[in-house]
Amino acid sequence: MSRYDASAVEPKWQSAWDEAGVFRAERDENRPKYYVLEMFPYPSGRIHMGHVRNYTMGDVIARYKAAQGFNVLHPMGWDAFGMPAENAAMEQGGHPAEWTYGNIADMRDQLKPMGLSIDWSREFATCDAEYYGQQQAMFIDMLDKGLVYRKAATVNWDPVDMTVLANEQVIDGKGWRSGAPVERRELTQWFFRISDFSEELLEALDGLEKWPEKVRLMQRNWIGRSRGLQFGFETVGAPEGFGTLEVYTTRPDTLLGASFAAISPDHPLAKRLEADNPDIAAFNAECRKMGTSEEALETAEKKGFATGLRVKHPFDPAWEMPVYIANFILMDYGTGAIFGCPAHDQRDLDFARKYGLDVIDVFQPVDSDESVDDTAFVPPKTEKVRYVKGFAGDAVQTGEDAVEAAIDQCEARGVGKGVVNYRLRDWGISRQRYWGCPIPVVHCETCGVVPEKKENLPVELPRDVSFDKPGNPLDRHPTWRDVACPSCGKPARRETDTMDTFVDSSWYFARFTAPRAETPTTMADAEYWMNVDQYIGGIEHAILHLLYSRFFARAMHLTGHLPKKATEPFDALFTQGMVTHEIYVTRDDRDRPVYHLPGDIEWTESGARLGATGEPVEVIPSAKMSKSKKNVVDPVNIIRDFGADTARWFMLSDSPPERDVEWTAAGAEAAWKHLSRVWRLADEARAGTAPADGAADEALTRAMHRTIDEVTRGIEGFAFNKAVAKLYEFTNTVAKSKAGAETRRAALRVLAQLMAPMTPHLAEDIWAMLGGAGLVAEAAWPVADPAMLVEDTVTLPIQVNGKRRSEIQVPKDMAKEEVEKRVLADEAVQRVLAGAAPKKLIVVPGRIVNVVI
RNA sequence: GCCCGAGUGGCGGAAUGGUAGACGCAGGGGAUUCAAAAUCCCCCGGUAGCAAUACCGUGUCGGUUCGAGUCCGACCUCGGGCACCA
Repeated sequence: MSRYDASAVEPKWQSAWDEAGVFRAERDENRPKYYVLEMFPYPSGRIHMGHVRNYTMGDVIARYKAAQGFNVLHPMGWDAFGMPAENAAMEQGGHPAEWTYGNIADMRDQLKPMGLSIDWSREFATCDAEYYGQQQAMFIDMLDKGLVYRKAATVNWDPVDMTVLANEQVIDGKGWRSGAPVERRELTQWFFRISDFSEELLEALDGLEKWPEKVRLMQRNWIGRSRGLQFGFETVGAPEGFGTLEVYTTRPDTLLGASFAAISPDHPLAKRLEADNPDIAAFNAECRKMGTSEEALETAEKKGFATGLRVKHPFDPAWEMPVYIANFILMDYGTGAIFGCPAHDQRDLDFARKYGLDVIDVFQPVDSDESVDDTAFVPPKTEKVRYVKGFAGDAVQTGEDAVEAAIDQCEARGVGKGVVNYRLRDWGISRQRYWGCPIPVVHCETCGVVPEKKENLPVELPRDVSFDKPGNPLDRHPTWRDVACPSCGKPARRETDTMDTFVDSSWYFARFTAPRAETPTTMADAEYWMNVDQYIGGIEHAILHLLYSRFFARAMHLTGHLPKKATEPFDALFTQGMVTHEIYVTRDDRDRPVYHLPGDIEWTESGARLGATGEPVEVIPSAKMSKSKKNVVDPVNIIRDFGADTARWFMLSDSPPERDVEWTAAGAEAAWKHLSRVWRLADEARAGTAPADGAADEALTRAMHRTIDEVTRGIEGFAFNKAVAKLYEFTNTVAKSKAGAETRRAALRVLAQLMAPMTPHLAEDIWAMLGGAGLVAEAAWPVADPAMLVEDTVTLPIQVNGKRRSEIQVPKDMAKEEVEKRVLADEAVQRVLAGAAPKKLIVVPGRIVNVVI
């Protein structure tokens, strides 16, 4: 008996697709298009199961839409700039470009055997000069439109390595290589004016109906629109020029509960004070030793320093409050200064208890007069509370109403004004690193900052650089910086900062529509292919990548690189869950974590050990697969042993696509067995050896139509695991069916079509075996006959007091009265009723009956 | 710390407010075989019972409802993000 041999079948059909050019996407104004895009990979060098899951899902959609007659664009590229390439160069020598292009070649070789329906002719890497040159051109256009500017911003500074560190490289406040305490340092950096678009980006979220609600909510919170009061405290004893201290508050209704004011260590007043006061200078210096991340600030112990200055309460000049410098105040949010109301903010309360400050109740629960003790009273703003120290509106009102009333009252009294504030900050894109897109500007002593001329683009990265010293190799390159000023022609210096890699990934989707164009995009192609109809990627990108891309699409529209309709570039978004795996860690001599690949681990009776040395390994369960943690599983082995279809089928089975899935080896075998079984069924059907009985034809045909319907709805709803379950069911039905040979063959041809988006190679093989015309990859999607989906009788479960006790079979459209009669006649119902009448009889037609006694 | 999710058999999971556990894995029993592999059939949440059946059961506690895994409130645990990882 012949057997299914994936290693022979898969390459055969891949060649057939290639020869037929099935996946080549060409603009055709007469056909409706469909653009499927998965988030492109970082070329780490090895594909992992997360990629397999991501690209399989996208491929299911792409192939399904193609079967429905759409002109599908399904491209692939590489998010190729970034730190790992430089780290590799530092650790192993070599050049980031070599490392990156080598990895891309390796990963392409690993990806191709998956049989994805990708138009490889559109492939590019963001580190190609052709790509980043176009990005530079757009940067210049955006600079021209005022979308880009420079300002000072803080970075993590490693004082030993004399280099800027990424947040990831700061571990417990210390540099990852040097171990030296990190300092915050100010540098002049390039920014995109994303915050000018705060309201626009917020409002447009409502229109993104095919995005997950949770992503829209996360973005909404990230943008963080708030309405509050901004006002100035009159200061007492402050240096000249600091007569008032501007603060912003979202809770002006608690103004009479204020007991202190606090400013950020980076506030101009704090900086002014440290000039004459060594204690303040020391405190500020201490604060600046924290990393720059919000997480580091928020989780650090809350500390304050009493400046000795005081501010006057705006309602009562006799009421003075102390001014603190506090390590948890962000200079980037509001005015960098707040007033504290300890009774109604837990952080303020902790602070007040620590420094012995007053705690003044402003409002209390409606039905209680309990004062705040160790827990701040912070009810939802929509809840009604009783104001005991209110100054505007009713005594009993919601926080929302009180805030509005307080703003009105303050404005009337001339104390500040109501303002709208956003949490969203401008997007800092300067990176003091080599392996990124050079920012195409020149610094001239005469002309200042001048954009490079477009005809000189791309500003290419020099190849002759070394990574033997920390810091930016562009800075110490002997000649690269030297350039003639594009404006006056005198000797000038190039900008040595490169762009954040988020810039690269903020427009690649647009470039795919015309990947070889000599402008960033072409209007005809962008008009036809945009928007991305279905975008698929990890939930970890819910905020930054997606928000930056939404901004960038707007900026590209304003600079003439995208049509208006593409300002929201992703029509539908699906966020897949992550593929997780255990992490294996040992510690180095400085107790820093060292991660190990699953393949390097051996399991012994005493636990996990390093295979090479026998060193015990700490196992951290179920964590996101990531390059840096090395907890990656190699799909190449799975594909080699079982074939791509098995890996694809397994990734679609069992776990819902939006949920995390922990990789287990056990399922691969099962998936392979199932695919072999399908193939065997087809082989038998071809030979006509299965037992046949024409009377069973209708049952199988009905099951077939039901399966078409269910699988179609499963794919449409991104419920691939359910579609897979239905395909399992149908396979069992076919296997057990006594239907005649022709009906079986028809059923299996439909099975091939339904499986084709998921296991395309197997599907082609059985399609050909059973006489399907042409390639199943080019066949039209089957359509269920609605008449075949209707059932004549239904099973009606009977509950007694909500518990299932019995069931009856009734015709589908039986009248309610007749159903009630049958229910009361039911043996089990009669038994519990024991002659009495039920209190209530609930009949939900076609679904259920509940007898209440 | 803040924002967003998720918790259902031994495991992955299914279930428009309407029969909890579809489908798959693992496990148990059987058929086939000289034997094995492969394949096929049956069983499979817990407790009690020969059985019919009864009771318990969807992270915890409370609520709404004829009826709650599903809705509401509080909590616990795990995961993602927090602006220089990508």
